[in-house]
Amino acid sequence: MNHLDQYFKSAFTVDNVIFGFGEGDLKVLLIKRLEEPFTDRWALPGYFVRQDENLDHAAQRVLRELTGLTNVYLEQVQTFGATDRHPSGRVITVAYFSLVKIDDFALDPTHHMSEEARWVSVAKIDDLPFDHMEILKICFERLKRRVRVQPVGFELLPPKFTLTELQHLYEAILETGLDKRNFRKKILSMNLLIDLDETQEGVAHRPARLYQFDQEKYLGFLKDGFNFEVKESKRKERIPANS
Amino acid sequence: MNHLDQYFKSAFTVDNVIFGFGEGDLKVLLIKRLEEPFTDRWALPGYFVRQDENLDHAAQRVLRELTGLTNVYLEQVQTFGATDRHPSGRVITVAYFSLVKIDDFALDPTHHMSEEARWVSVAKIDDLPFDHMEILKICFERLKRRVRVQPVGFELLPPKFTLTELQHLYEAILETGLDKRNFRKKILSMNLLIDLDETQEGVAHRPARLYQFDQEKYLGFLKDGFNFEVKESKRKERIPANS
DNA sequence: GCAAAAGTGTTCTCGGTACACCCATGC
DNA sequence: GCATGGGTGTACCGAGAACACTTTTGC
Repeated sequence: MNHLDQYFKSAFTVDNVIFGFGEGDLKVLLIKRLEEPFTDRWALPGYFVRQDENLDHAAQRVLRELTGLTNVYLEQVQTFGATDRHPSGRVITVAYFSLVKIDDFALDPTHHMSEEARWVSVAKIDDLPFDHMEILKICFERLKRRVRVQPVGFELLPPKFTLTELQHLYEAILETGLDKRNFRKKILSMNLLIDLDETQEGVAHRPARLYQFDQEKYLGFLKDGFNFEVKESKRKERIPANS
Repeated sequence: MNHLDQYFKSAFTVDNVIFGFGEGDLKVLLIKRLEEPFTDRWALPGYFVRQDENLDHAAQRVLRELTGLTNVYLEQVQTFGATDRHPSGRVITVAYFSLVKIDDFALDPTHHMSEEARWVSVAKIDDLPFDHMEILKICFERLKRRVRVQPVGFELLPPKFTLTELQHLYEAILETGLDKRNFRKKILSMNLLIDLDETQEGVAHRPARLYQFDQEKYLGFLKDGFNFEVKESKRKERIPANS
């Protein structure tokens, strides 16, 4: 095995792209780096994979250690291996992505390795170290494709939500405006939502009905997929991406 | 950087899943291994990535060295990193996939590192070393999804082909039967094919018209995608998966 | 003339799209 | 009473799906 020794000199890392939705905006979780290189820069939460650790496990562990998030379903997206992507040597990274409800995770910066973790609007991120901008871009594209084919709201919205909130989520991900009536007709025709017969309180307009996802139907759609043919709404009824 | 030394002890490889279509069957390119472990077993063409080599480049090089195939467009699919997947140490592998015309590549076993390379029907493969069965499965699933969303025939069929050959390709990939009239209507309505005004010769039945792909339209569909809603044909007109 | 595959049209249904007005609440 | 977002219905169109018979060739 000695002629193979030359190959056993590389390292690999995992980088996590965690999407959340809040204040009408699609956000991603960033940390402030404590280590060289790029100390004190905001970056995707990622770190080295241990020798005896499977990739999926490493992604979970690293995310927990850097941000405090646990029990997050992480999905592998793509591997980035340009020779010059890491200044410390040959390091390839496996990118993972996930969708979470921001409210579920109180970020506790004292109990983990990064100085700080923060949700940042995807639209406002324009500078990240390493090749993290490219990783983010690829993951965002994956999310855009995903939203047309599988329900994603359950992961991103609170347990009870209004149809308008759900529509705003779709608009934020697809970066487009949708027709309100057609959106509602389509979503309701799937029988995916349960009408809770409750309404919002304390809003300065007609209160909206609250819905939750039908868990069983949801899992079915996750497995089999659907076709959410959403075309950008034409003419004047466009709803801006932020609410 | 010394505390990071523990991480720089891994190796990574690329494995290529090359699909071709011939004799009515979907096939994949395998090689006979010359090296430990699994010497003399048939496996996916893969090898170690060099320290100073980008992943995509490594996939190209390894494929060329093991099978003689050059100028193949390879697309990254997924990375496999179970700790026990390679007996020689921690080796993660990046899987690549490609679609080629079998006839374009005369496999020349004397000019490369593997003893032998061979096209094998996907349906007949049931035992491969390492985690290559899983890698093959994942790539086949990707191909199935791909065929519904982008044209794939151009890569897999000879320059001139009949509509029935194209239908058989779709049936082999989707593992289903399709309705002849609906398939033709759909394909022809895309304006993707050019009718060459030629016919087959020497066949013991009515000769079929020959078509080729419209290069320009094809690239457009590759870029923008389409929606090939093909539902399994019901009732008696089912065409078996092999022609 | 017979086997074998090529080729061809219509009807029905369903889902997507465009589009404008009234309703309930807080202040 | 006014500002703010919530909520609703219809007509049109296009694409998918089901389905059976005639045509052309080699032998």
